[in-house]
Amino acid sequence: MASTEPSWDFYRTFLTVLEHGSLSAAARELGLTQPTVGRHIDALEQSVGAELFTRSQQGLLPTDAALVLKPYAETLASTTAALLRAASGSRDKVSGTVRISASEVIGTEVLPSILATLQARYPDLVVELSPSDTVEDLLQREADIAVRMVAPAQEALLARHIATINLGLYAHRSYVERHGKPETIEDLRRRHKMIGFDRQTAYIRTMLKRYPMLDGVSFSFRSDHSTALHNALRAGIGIGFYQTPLARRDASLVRVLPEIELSIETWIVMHENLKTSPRCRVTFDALVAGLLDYIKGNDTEERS
Amino acid sequence: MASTEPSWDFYRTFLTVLEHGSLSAAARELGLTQPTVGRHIDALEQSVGAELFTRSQQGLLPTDAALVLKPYAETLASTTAALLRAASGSRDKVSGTVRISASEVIGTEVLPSILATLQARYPDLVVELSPSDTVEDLLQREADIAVRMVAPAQEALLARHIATINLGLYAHRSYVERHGKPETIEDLRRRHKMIGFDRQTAYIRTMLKRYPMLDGVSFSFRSDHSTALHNALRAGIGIGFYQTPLARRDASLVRVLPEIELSIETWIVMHENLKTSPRCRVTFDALVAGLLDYIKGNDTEERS
DNA sequence: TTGATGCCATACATTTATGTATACCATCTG
DNA sequence: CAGATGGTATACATAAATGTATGGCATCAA
Repeated sequence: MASTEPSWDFYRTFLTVLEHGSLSAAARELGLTQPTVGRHIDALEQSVGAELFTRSQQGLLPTDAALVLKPYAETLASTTAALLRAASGSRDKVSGTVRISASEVIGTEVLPSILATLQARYPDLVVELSPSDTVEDLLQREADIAVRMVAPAQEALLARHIATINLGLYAHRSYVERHGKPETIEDLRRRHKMIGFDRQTAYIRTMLKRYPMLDGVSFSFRSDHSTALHNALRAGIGIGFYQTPLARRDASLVRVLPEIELSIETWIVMHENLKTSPRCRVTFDALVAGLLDYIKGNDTEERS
Repeated sequence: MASTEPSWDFYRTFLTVLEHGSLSAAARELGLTQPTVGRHIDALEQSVGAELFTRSQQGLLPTDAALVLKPYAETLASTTAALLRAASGSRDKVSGTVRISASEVIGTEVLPSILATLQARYPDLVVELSPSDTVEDLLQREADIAVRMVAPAQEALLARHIATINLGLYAHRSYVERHGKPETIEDLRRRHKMIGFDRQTAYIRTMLKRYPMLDGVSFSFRSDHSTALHNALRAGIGIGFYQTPLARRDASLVRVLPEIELSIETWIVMHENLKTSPRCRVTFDALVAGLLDYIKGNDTEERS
C-alpha cells in the first residue's frame, strides 16, 4: 500500500495533536501553522491507511487507530529527547541535562537537597526531576537515572542497591493530643483515622502481606498524591505510614505502634550506555552518596 | 544553543549514513540525493553541537559523538517500523505484518512449518522472521513476538512458558562408522572431534555448569552460525549438541553418550499492548500450539 | 440575538528544501 | 600511467512544503 515511508516528523506532529486536542494548538506548540499540521495528519493517515482523527464537532477526536499508535509516538518522543540529552555537553565536562525519575516522596522530599549540592559543584549541570509513582522506563529512555523501589529486572541496566528504607506509622502531635495513641492494632482499626493510598499500589500489597490484620482498615483520607498524604498527616488528620528518616526531621510527628514496620528497598538505576557520560556519572554518584546519607537516620530512630 | 529541535527525519538520515558509510549510499537507500543527505547531516551537527563525521580520506568516519547517538537512532528506527506494523491491517481482520524473533535453530528449523500452516489459514498475514541468537528487545519494539530461551524478566510482557527442550550429543551415521561411538566422556575428550560454538554464549556457560568435565573439550569445528554447525554435524564432521526433537526427524543421526543431556527453557513472549491485535494474537497462539507439538518428541526419544 | 472566540478548510503566495549538473579528489585496475 | 569507479562539495534550477489570508462553522456569554 504505502510504498514510501512517511516522514518521521509526521509522528511528532501526530503526537502533538493527540496531546493538545486540536490542530491549532499543536501548531502553536510546534511553531508551525494550522494548515501545515493538518497536512501532516492527512499525509500520515494516507501512509498508515487509517483515519486518525474524526473531524467532527467538539474538536478532533482520536480514533482507535490513533490510540494504538500513541505509545509508539511517545517512545519516539522520549527517545529523541534522550538523544539530545546524550548529545549535549562535551565529553569531559559536566554539563548538559540529566533527567531523573524518582518516587514522589523521594523526589520531592529527599532529592532536592542532594541535587542542590551537586549543582553547586557543577554549575553547568541542568537537572530534570520527574517525581512520579508510575515507573518510567529507562530502556525507553524516559529518564537517564531512576531511583526505584523495586530491584531492576532488566539487563543492560547499571543498578546500585542503596539500602532499606523503613516506614512506620506516624501521627502529628495535635492528632495524638486529641485522640490519643492507639495501643493495639485492633484499637487502630476501630478507633482511629487512617490516611492512605487510593489505588492498590504494589506498596500496599506488600504491607498487607506483612500485616494481614491491617486488611480492611478504613481510610478516612485517601489520595494518590504522596505530598497531599503527607500534608494531611502533618495537618493532624490521622495516622499514616511515613518514611522513618523523613519523620526524624519533623519533631512534631509522633510514632505510634512502633512494632509495625515496613521496609522498601531502594535502588539507583542507570542505563549502562550512560556510564561513560560524565554528567550521568557524577549525578549517579551524588545520588548514591546522598541517599546513603539520607537512610542513616533509619536505624537510630528511637521507638515511640 | 540549539533553540529549535531538529527534524526527526534527520535522525533517519543520520542512521542511514552511519549504516552505509557514505552520503551517496545513504542517499540511494533513502531515495534522496547526496547533497540533501549532506545537508541533513550538516543541520544535525549544527543542532546537537558536535561533529558527527570526520570528512576525510577513506570516506566518512563516525566520530565518538555519532557512536553515542547511534543506539538512540536505532531505537527510533525500530519504533517507527513497529508503529507501521501496528497500523497496518484492519482491526478485526488478520492481515498486516508480524515480526518474530527466534533463535537461529528454532527460527530456521522449527518455525517455518508452523508458520506455513498459519499463513495458509490467513493469506493476508505477512510474517517477518528474524532468526538470530542476539536477543532482540521487545520493549524497544525490535520484534512483535519472540521465542526466547530465557525467562522474560521485564514487565509489560505477556509471556507463555512452553516447555523444556532437551539437547543431546549426536553424530552422523557416517561419523560413527568411521570413528565409532565414544563410551565415556574421557573418550569423547581424547579421541573424538567436537563441533561447537565460537563465542561464549549463555548456552555454553549452562553446559559447563552442568557438565564441568566437558570443560577444555577441543572443538575441531567452530561457528557462531547454528545452521552451519548443524550442517557440519550432518556432514559427519564430528559430534555436537542437537535438539532432541529435531534429531528424531533425521534417521541418520545417532545419539552418543545419552547420559549427557542439557535442557533449555522455551518461552513465547509478546508485548502486552499487542494482545488486542488480531494478527499478533493468532500468531502467538499458533506459535504456542506449534511449539508444544514440536517438543512432544522430547521424552519419547529412544536412548542410543 | 449578536458579537467574540476558537477551530478547521481552502486558495494563493512564498519560502524552503530538494534535485540536477558539474567540478574535484581519492582509490583501484589494467 | 590512464581510465574507471565511487565518493564529496558547490552553484543553480526546480519542486515541494510551509506560511498567509480568508471564509465558514461551531460554542459561549452578554
